[in-house]
Amino acid sequence: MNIGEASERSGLPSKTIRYYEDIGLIRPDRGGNGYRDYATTDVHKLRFLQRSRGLGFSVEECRQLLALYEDKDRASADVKDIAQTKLTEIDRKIRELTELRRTLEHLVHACHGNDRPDCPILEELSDGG
Amino acid sequence: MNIGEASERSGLPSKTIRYYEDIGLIRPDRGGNGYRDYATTDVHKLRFLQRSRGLGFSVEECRQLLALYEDKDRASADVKDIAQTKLTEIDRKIRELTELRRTLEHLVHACHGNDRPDCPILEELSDGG
DNA sequence: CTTGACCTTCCAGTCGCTGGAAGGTTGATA
DNA sequence: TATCAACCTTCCAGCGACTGGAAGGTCAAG
Repeated sequence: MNIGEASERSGLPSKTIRYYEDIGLIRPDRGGNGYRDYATTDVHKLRFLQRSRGLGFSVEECRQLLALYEDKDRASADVKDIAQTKLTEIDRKIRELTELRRTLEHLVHACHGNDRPDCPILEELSDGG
Repeated sequence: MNIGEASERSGLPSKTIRYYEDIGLIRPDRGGNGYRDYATTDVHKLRFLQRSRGLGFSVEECRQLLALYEDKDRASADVKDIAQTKLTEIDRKIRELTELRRTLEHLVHACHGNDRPDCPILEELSDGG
């Protein structure tokens, strides 16, 4: 199938699919007209990429996952390690964002939101805390 | 003072400070030797930038905040609007990450982590859920 | 007078795409 | 058969927010 259909079926934009080929994640066949020709297995890989990217894995991690995915003989403990590491990262991100949220909310509530120029948000930002 | 000291005092790398000058956020004087010469007010602005960036404001938002910061006559409601918008974004990010976290945790727990190649993480990623 | 730490500019790279230009191919319709 | 839109191709540039490095000027200490 052409890239357009592969795009529809995988949920990835054509541009992204070509980019994934550029960086060596997939290698579709080429037709006599020069068009890329995607097999069903390619679509599976693309969908795999779409989902794992959406789950927050970096492209490099996706490359590892894809290698594991393609080489069924490898240990699933590898995959678990990657996912576990990612889980820790996500926890950290959530913590930081929650902290930021708290600070910001405090600032928003403290700021009158009227026309007076003595805004606590700006004071806090410049004073350092 | 030279850029190194401004860097130390503001907590921003020299590279970043030059970059901020490139994009017009600050305009330090120049000494006869061509070196940048930062005043104390410049350091305040840099520190302001360092903090507001750290709080998740984009550089463009920081530019607005900096304008408000420098022009004390402007309404603090503007600042509140920016912060409020940012708050909504942060909430969305936290929601998405929490969702992702839940999915990943489920996957990690479902995957045995032993040497067997039938890893549920990979299956879920390729099947689509 | 040399050393080394600082400073300068400029160019390139990061990540993961995304947009656009310029042109070839295909399939349907008039 | 002409033509037209909708595909497809490659290549180049840009996003945000820096970061790294090369090549060279300046300054203070010993």
